[in-house]
Amino acid sequence: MPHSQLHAKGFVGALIEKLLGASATSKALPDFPELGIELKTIPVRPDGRPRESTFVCTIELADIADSEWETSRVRNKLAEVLWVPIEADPRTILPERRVGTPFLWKLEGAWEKTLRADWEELASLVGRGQTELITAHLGVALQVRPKARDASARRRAFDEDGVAYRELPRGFYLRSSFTEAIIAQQFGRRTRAETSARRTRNG
DNA sequence: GGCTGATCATTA
DNA sequence: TAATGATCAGCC
Repeated sequence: MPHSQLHAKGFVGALIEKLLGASATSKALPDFPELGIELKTIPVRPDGRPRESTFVCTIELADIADSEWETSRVRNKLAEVLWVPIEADPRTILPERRVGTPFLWKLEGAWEKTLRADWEELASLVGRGQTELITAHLGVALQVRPKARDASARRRAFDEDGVAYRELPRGFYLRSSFTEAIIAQQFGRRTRAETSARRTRNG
């Protein structure tokens, strides 16, 4: 066990992977390559809403310019996901947190349409070597945020002219509004956005 | 309270 | 260093 919860980021996710026998840990592949299924634990509040966004993968630096959504790492990772909700009140110590009902989810229909639109917008910026212009404000459901040891970390990258430079490593994340909708659909509940819209309509 | 940018652990 | 697993923390 980690010594404190501050140092336990990722511990529960890695634990569940080990328990379920995931084989592609630490690789740019779904956790269960033979099944094409990715395992994601998701921290939830008592009402089932996600507490945090969900990390998807790092950004494909060199090849994103001429890659397509169909073969992107984002789509490959999220094609089919086993979501495992985990009770995640920071005041509850790890051994006392409960595991919710896991469920399988496929990236299809409106889910895919939404992510694809975001990905194409973001990927075109990355492909032009303009990752420094990207902020987490972009993207309806998929966003790009730092993914590094700290703010001083840099990795080798190339701009649109092929000139090497060093940049802050970043990754793709799913906004919690998106995963909230996934969970709401699975368990037959309205999202907060839908509930407030309904309240407004009914005056 | 939500969101963005920063940060922590582990493995290869 | 860069991939994986994520959550923390402070500004709005």
